[in-house]
Amino acid sequence: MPQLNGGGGDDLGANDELISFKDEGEQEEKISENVSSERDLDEVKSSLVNESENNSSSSDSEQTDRRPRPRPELESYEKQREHFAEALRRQQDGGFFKGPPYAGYPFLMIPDITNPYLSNGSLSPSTRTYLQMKWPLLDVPGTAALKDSRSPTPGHLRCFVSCFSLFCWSGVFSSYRPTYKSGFREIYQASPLMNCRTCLNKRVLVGAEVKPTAYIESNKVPVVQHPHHVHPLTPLITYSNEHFSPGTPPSHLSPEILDPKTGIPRTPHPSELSPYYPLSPGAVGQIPHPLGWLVPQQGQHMYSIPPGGFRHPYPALAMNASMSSLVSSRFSPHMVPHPSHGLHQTGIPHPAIVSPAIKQEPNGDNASNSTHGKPSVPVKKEEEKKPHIKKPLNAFMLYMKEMRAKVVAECTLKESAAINQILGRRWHSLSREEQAKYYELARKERQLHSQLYPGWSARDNYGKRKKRKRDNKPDSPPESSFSPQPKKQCIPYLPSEKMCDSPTSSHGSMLDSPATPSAALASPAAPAATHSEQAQPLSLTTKPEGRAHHPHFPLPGKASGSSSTSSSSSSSTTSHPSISLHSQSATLLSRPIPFNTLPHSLLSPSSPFHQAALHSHHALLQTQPLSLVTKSVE
DNA sequence: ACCCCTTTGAAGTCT
DNA sequence: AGACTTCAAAGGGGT
Repeated sequence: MPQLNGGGGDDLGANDELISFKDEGEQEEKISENVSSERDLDEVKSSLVNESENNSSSSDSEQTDRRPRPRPELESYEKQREHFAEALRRQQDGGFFKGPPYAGYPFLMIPDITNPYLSNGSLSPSTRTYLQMKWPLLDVPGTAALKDSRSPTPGHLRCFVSCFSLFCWSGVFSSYRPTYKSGFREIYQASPLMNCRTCLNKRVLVGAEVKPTAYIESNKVPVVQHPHHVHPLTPLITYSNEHFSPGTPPSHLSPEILDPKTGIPRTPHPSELSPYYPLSPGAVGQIPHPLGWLVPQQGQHMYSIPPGGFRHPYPALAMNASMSSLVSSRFSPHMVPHPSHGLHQTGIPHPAIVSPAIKQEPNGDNASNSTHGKPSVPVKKEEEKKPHIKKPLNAFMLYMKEMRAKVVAECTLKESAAINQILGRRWHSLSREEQAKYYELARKERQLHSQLYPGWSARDNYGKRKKRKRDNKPDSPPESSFSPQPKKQCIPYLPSEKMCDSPTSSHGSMLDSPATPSAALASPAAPAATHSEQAQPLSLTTKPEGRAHHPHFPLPGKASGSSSTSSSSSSSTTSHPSISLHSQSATLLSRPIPFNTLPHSLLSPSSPFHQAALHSHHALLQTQPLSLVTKSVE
């Protein structure tokens, strides 16, 4: 049984993400000394990575002490979401917090960062100290947060606050460290949510649930505001289907818009508030990401919080909260009757819609110049009119969005290709339940997408991109003959990968050529290990017999509308794409794992990787096929 | 400025 | 039906 996890098993899976807070306290001293020191930050990051890496090798007692529960971020997510929803409802009538679309944003990084604090809502003394030191501005009596008579119950409050207080942190952060280079300041300038004192106070109240370090450590990672740092689950949390309505935001929330030209904050004109994204018709809907709501890029501003609370923007769609949140967060209901593309009734363009003129073809005129000679004017016009509706994100993409920031923060890597490699391996190392969350979310996204854009087809986006030559995947001559386009060496992509998460071979070329068996064998990679033990429910286990259909794993069905997660009936097992052997996963899976090439820390018996690798290794020794990695499923 | 890289998954096309 | 292709995100690197 691939640790369907009740408790302990999962720990291992998330082990590499655990952080020693005791050690962090030490680092924290460094930080207080040189808060803005890049070098120190690097040290901190480095240390953190080491810590997380060494976690597995630390003493058991220590682990039990600080080991939070397995991935509580996802497990507690549902509860938090419920709490948050309730908190939203309670705040609906005049609460200062109207459930802004980004309310759930804080979940974004909480997952991996706050686990230790989310265990039971309590905060260990050391942690308190830690927080106080780290966030002097936050060191205010927690009771202040309770002054608000409208405050929900502590439990709700905790959740509620944690949902949106990240903005406040950021405000604090901005004040605390005004030299922060990332987009932090911009977004906060654009979002005076930061000015909410209550928010600040409450943040303290929920200090136990947050780990501000991450925001400091991730100096280069604007965890909060970056569009791609949204927690994939955010869409399910952020919006209440009952609380959203267009309108003028409360005065204290009125966005301070940065002048696109001057960059100087200015008071937004009322006309700019209603259509929060006062984009030209050709520019509407260019928000690329759910977090685009948060990211006040030029010409687009964060969702303002309407005074009347939030109202379901799409009454026509009978959706549950999750669905509506997805709507609000990602998809534009432009299919739902409304004036302009990419803008729903609220005038808010949706991330899923990208104006061809902006995103795809910055210049409408250039379209005719594009390589593929489709200069036909009508076509061009049509494209201009037709907003680019992006594909719904799949589970992995959602996961990537969430985890990228973390990986970037942990590693020195910056190149997305390398990050994605790590993410891919982490994805495989996720437990079944963890992946299930993303699959479920992705399924909802697809479902919602299909509802919002009934006529949309993935085909519509074909050719929108520049043609990527799909090199040698189909006809890749197994390193025998010439390689017309030698693939870029992956070695540089994974310079410090050992620090991050996914061990690779000593020479680092783990993905040199997944298609070539020899290369795969020559460059055994962690993935093989990680997936094996975790028994990738969908991607790596073999279709056949051994495959258990976890209720949380809606086997991707052809029908986009197949909403029932229980579609995991055995009939559809063969349809999973990743089961096909051509997938790299299969290749990776077949790789033996030379332990001598692995970082020592990962070879620790307690290391999840070690165990996974061991299992995989044994499996391979037994020359069993892919299904081998799948421990018998109940 | 634009494409590549790199990942997984979904959905399309092609054979 | 199965194999293959394209696109979704991301952002540094290369041309």
